[in-house]
Amino acid sequence: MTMLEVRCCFPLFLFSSLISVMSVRVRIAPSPTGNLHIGTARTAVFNWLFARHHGGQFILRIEDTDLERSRPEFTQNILDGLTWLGLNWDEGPFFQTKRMDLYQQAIRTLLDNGLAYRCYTSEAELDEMRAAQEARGQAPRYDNRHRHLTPDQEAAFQAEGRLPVIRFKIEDGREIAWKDMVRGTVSWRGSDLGGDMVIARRAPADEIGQPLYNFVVVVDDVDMNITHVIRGEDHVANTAKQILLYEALGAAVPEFAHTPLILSPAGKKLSKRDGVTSISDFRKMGYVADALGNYMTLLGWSPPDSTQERFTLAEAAEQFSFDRVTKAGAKFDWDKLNWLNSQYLHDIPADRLTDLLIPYWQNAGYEFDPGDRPWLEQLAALIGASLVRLEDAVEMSRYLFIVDVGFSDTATAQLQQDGTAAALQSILDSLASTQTLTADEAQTMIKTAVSTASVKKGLVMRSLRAALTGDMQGPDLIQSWLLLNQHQIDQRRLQQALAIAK
RNA sequence: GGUGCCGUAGGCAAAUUGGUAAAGCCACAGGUCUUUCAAUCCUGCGCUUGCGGGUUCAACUCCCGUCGGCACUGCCA
Repeated sequence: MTMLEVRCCFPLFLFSSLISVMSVRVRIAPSPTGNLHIGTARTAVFNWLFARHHGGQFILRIEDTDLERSRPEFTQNILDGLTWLGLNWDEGPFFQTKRMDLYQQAIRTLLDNGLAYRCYTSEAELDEMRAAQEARGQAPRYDNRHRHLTPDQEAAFQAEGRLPVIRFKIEDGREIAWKDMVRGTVSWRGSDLGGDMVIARRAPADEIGQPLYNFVVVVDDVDMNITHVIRGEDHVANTAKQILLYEALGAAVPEFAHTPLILSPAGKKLSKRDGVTSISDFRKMGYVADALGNYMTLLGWSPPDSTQERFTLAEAAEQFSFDRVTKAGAKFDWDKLNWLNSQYLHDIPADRLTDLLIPYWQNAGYEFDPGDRPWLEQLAALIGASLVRLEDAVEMSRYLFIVDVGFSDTATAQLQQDGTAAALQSILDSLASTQTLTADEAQTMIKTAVSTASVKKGLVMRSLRAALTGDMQGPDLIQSWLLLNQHQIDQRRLQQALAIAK
């Protein structure tokens, strides 16, 4: 539309230069009826990538026209989530509830032009109508029964005390088609759109009721000069109706891109009932923003070099195009997300990792001095390579924070092996004359224990692990020992273990 | 029920756009390293593109049919 108009008004040579100057404007329009959902976030990612690729504007609009369910804390959650993911917006947030005048004005225009009308059909009548249609094996749809009410008929309904909704006329004979950036040409018949659509809720006949989503979206997108509407595939069916609205409003129709949905393992649209789906939950669990953004991008898009699995959003933006967006929905794969997250975690330097880990250790109730950086950073370095999520650090480092961890069954069994007592006693003896343990000293002590107790090294190592950590598996033993030694709990553990061994 | 969209190995996917298919990643299995688990590294594993026709010298790519999945079908967004 825009292009056609431009083409008509300007010489052709100007056209090509205009299009490069014409800025891309996209938006993410979440509804604050819940926390930022992974699906919404992924849509935001695609919008952001497209905007950044074209040097355009990424706009945030809060769709809070559902007064019943919208809540300010959800708005905050959405803002926080987008910020955390690094999806910075250029304009907004705009709130639809603050733009009511605009919508009402647009509705008045449609009413005045005869493109919309008041419908007095009651909900009970609507139910009855749909039931009858269903009984006849027909698709449920509004039968446009009040499209041509006379003033007398309207007055009569009003006298009955009926409150009207406002409906927008949809001609059955219309053919609506658009060229979707993901799906190619998509077309719809007006007759399959369910009859004249409600654009404003029930209200007294001399007023204009609460405007509805499908209408408000169009008014806003027109008002905000949105050039490309990028949203989930679940909105395809709305698009035909909205195109009709653009026309009625005399506005240029934007480009559309309907992205594939994120599916649950069962293959259904991912919903809150599928467990963890909100960005804030992923964050709490210890997924890092870069990994999550990377993964969301990979769900439906692949870089030109498709062997590349890891990239930042900025890198993706350079190469992003809808040509490489798949049409089919993608199942959410925890395994792959976990793998990606672990890759990012492995690359984080110990000092930064420590910063990230401290809140988790604190939340776990561990008592420690956050200022004890050398010890904490050694710990971070110790477990870093084994982390899948930051949250894993809680269990993984428990034995280093809790003074008395207790011994697992397998550890107890190990401690009761022949030779264990003698070996541990040897270690304890060596330790008595040592200040701060070094790795070399630890190795020497182990050798001494091997010869003193006349046992194999493996037994000493396993027994030492059992005694020091209370378990038979965990992070590197020597490093763990050094950390315990620095907090003076190694000898205490060895003594407790000895009590069991004897 | 109707309309629309989609369909490549268990999952995500690639295939210079009609020109040798299953590249790469996850998962899985085995091995390596190590005192253990994990990580790392190595190796292996999956096969003719849902199915059936058609067009063509040639089809994952185009056409028809069929099956299946999903989305929508609100005075929610």
